[in-house]
Amino acid sequence: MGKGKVTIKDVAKVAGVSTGTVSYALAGDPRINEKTRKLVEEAAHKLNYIPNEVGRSLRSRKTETIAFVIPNTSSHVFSHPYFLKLLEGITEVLEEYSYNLQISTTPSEKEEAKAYDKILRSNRVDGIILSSASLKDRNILRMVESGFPVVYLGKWHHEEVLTVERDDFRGAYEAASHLAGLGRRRIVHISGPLDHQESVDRLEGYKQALSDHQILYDASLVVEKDFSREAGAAAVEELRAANVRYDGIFAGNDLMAIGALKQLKRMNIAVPEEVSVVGFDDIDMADAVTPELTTVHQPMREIGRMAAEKLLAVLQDREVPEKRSIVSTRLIIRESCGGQPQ
Amino acid sequence: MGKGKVTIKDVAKVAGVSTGTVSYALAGDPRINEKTRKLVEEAAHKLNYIPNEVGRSLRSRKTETIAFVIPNTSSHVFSHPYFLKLLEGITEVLEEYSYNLQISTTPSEKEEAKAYDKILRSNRVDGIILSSASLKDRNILRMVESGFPVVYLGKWHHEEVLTVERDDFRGAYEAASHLAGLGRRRIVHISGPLDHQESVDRLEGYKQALSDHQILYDASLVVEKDFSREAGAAAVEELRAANVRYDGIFAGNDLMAIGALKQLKRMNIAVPEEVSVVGFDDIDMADAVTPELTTVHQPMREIGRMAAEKLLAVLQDREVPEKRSIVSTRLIIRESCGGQPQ
DNA sequence: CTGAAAGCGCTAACAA
DNA sequence: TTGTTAGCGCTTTCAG
Repeated sequence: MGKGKVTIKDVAKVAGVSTGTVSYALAGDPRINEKTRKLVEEAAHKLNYIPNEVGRSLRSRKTETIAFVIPNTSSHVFSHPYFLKLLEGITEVLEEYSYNLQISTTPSEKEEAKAYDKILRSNRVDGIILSSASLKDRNILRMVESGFPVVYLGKWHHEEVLTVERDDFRGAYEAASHLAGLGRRRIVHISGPLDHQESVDRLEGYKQALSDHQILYDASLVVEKDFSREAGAAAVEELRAANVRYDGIFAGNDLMAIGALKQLKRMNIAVPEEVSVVGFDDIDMADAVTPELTTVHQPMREIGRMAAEKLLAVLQDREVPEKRSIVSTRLIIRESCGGQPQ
Repeated sequence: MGKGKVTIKDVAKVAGVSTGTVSYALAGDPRINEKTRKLVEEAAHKLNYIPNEVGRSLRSRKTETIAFVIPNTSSHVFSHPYFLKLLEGITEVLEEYSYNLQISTTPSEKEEAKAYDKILRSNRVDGIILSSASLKDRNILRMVESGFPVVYLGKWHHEEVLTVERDDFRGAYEAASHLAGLGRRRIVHISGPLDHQESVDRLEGYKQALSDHQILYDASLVVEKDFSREAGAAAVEELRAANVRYDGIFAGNDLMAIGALKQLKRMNIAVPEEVSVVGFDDIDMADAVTPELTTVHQPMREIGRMAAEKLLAVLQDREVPEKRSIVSTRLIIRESCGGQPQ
């Protein structure tokens, strides 16, 4: 039996009905007589018939495929541990609905526009889940506003667009407050790239926490880095070189926190005795390091699930309960801070 | 401009040629006159024409999409850190060739057969990269032997099938030899599930290394686990409960090694002073833990690249240089063993 | 070198 | 309740 050789015509012939009837019967259309349906199903089963999805898509204008798009500008996302959790959540839901998943990374930045156009208009996918990107990225804007079904993973300043967001502000607020509550007064913030909304929000949460604890904001304690371990280590090194004194670090993500931890160890600075450290993300690595990292947990798998559910609701013309969904974070206290807040 | 509304007909009309000519012109067919080609290209550009891939696929019987299939039986792969590297390698190559990537996880085991059939015969993808699976999995067998273009990531006992393999035996051999070279004599092996070829090969490499170092194989030192951190910790705990004495651990992967490390720490057993530990994989976590983990590096990104290259060679009727590709591993010596071998 | 036209496999509108 | 048929958008023979 050659692959894909048996078509709807063959089934129709064997069942002694027309192709239209086969199509309806297999789709479970109520208009088809029970007996005929049985007949068709038997024929299909005997021939081991599997519909050609391409023919189906062309006619019905549906692919039952969605794309998970990772913008070039945030290509780092791709190598981040939490990306897997996101993917897990998405695939779980898609499996339930028998949808397919396509992964689209965009190539070089200059070809991005074309790449997006292609995704949107080549009719290969019905909708997309868009990973968060730089605020400067104009292509994202076009994508989101194209009218094509999109769920954006992050905050988007537009009424109509569907999003699943973390509460970055609140997460950061709690993290920094925790440090302040432990008596830390000179708290460094190693932020992610500030052209990313999440970084901005985390920085704001940090500032608010300081303010609420009567700590004066000191710009020399904030360093902007790129979310990598190396950057976290570099930040600590730079602070040393600049002779900055501090007793706490709130890092914009776990990788940077872990890099910082390592550098502190190299410099023989004791964590948490001399410096308390908090991260953000709660990746698997966070409780593998020594000391175990206190961090802000974000339910990435759940976010993936929600995004997929939301997108499918649109595609299947079901009610979308809320345009913006905001999932909350949770502070996980481990060893890198030294005890519960006072 | 509505999405995907402009078709080849529109372009033909504007350019004043037939649709066939447009098709050829845009494909760069040399039969088309230079002038006509220009004309068509201009029209296409002016209309912002993007071909409907579904129509194209139906006619040409090519989707320019490949699937990366993760079998249910090895669903753990999905949550493993190196999976991302694999994905990175694959997407890099696919981007070069403008191919699309579909991720297929198979649902519950009982529906696996049907799911595979669908992937193979619904004409949605041109070929697949198949992640390694249980040796017992009959569905994999069918898939590999179906004649559909498949690249299998692992060893496969069949002449015709294309594979990209690690040298698990040699990697394990070197790991265990390293321990033996450090004077370790009672070396535990925490193996992965033994219905996976890679686990079997690593076990064999371990045995060979023992034998070459005049160490008697002791079955009580081998425990079979499931590749997770928890399992690694559990293994160490079980050894304690059974009062087994040992001075080295070779774990079947890094996660188990890291789990073991943590449990040893809980039990106040010093690494590497009392027990030397080696892992396998060299995931990012390996050099984040304390002590940093000595492990066997496998170039997952390169493996992904090779698999994609190989599959594309088949799909594009190019020469496939070798059916089986075996990439070698490399022992990375860090802190968890205590020094260079004698 | 280009146009006309068949047809990939399927669905859905219309007829019967 | 079922059959007939047009046509989704494209590629690729076959003529010219």
